[in-house]
Amino acid sequence: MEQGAQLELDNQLCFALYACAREVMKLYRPYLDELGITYTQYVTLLALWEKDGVPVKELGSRLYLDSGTLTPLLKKLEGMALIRRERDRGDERSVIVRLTEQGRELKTRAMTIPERVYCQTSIPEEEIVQLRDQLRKLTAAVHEQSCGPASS
Amino acid sequence: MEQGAQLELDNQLCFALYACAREVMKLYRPYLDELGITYTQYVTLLALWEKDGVPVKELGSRLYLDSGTLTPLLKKLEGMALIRRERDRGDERSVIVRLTEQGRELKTRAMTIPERVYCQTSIPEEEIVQLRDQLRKLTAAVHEQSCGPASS
DNA sequence: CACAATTTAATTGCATGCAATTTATGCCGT
DNA sequence: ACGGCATAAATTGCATGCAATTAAATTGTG
Repeated sequence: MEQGAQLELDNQLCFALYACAREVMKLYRPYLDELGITYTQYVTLLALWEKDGVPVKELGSRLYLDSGTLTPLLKKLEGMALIRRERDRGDERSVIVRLTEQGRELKTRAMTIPERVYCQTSIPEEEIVQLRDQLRKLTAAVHEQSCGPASS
Repeated sequence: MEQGAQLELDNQLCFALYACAREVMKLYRPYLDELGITYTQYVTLLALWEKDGVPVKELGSRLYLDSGTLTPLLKKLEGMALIRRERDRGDERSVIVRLTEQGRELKTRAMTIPERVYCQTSIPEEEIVQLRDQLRKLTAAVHEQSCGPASS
């Protein structure tokens, strides 16, 4: 690549990611507004619908978020009566996050969102799947870098 | 795809994007710390190094950011003496952003960052390029959706 | 020319993200 | 048992992002 071209915005993967992630998040807003939740709250609930009753720590490693982001977010979800937070009896350092009945019920309404968002785009499913898998691979590689090759 | 699988975190492109973008941004932090700037400030400077003397509006459409984000960010860069902000004489609604000598000089030090970050990952350049182009395509498609097919 | 509609930044309010620190709890070796 | 290290959340401080509103300037129209 010629001198300087590497610094160009459109040649940088990091900017493509940064811009794309935000644009895609914006697509979700109208659907999430119907449910009264934000995007981060949505992915947190996705994780909980998949596996309930997990410590904040585990939720964080699943979502790549730390307690600095999760604690206030989970308090908000608790305020909306979608989850409960309770200290782990076995290990008082941990806080276990559990869906309430309302939180579980919300899954039904959220069920149709991915399909509705997908229909808005004109991208073939095959490409979506390929892109998603490449991103997962990159995320894993990068995460390993910043956390040390020994980490899971 | 079977019932429910669509809601799983790891099947969702949006989450792959959300997680990957943040993890990649974290890779840049140590290098940007050397320059004393944040990631968003970095991409803003990238845009300016490529094309200087542009209105806030144009910078925003390039970066997919609005004045609510850019105004405070540009004031910070101005406080660091990396840019100047001045009203457009021809159209007093616009504010023109211009690099200072210091801002231009910073480009030299930033020059090596993409290469250094790239070397940290073990991903072949070919894959990086392909991923970047797919992301650009998706970003364009999604942006068109949210802004109306008539928009540029 | 007058005036309504548009356009551009700035401002406001709210919700993240994340580094760094603090607090509480568990663990481990002696 | 006990002192020191490790771990998990919570807290603090700062920098985004973005929707919604406001203020100023420009443009299009009759």
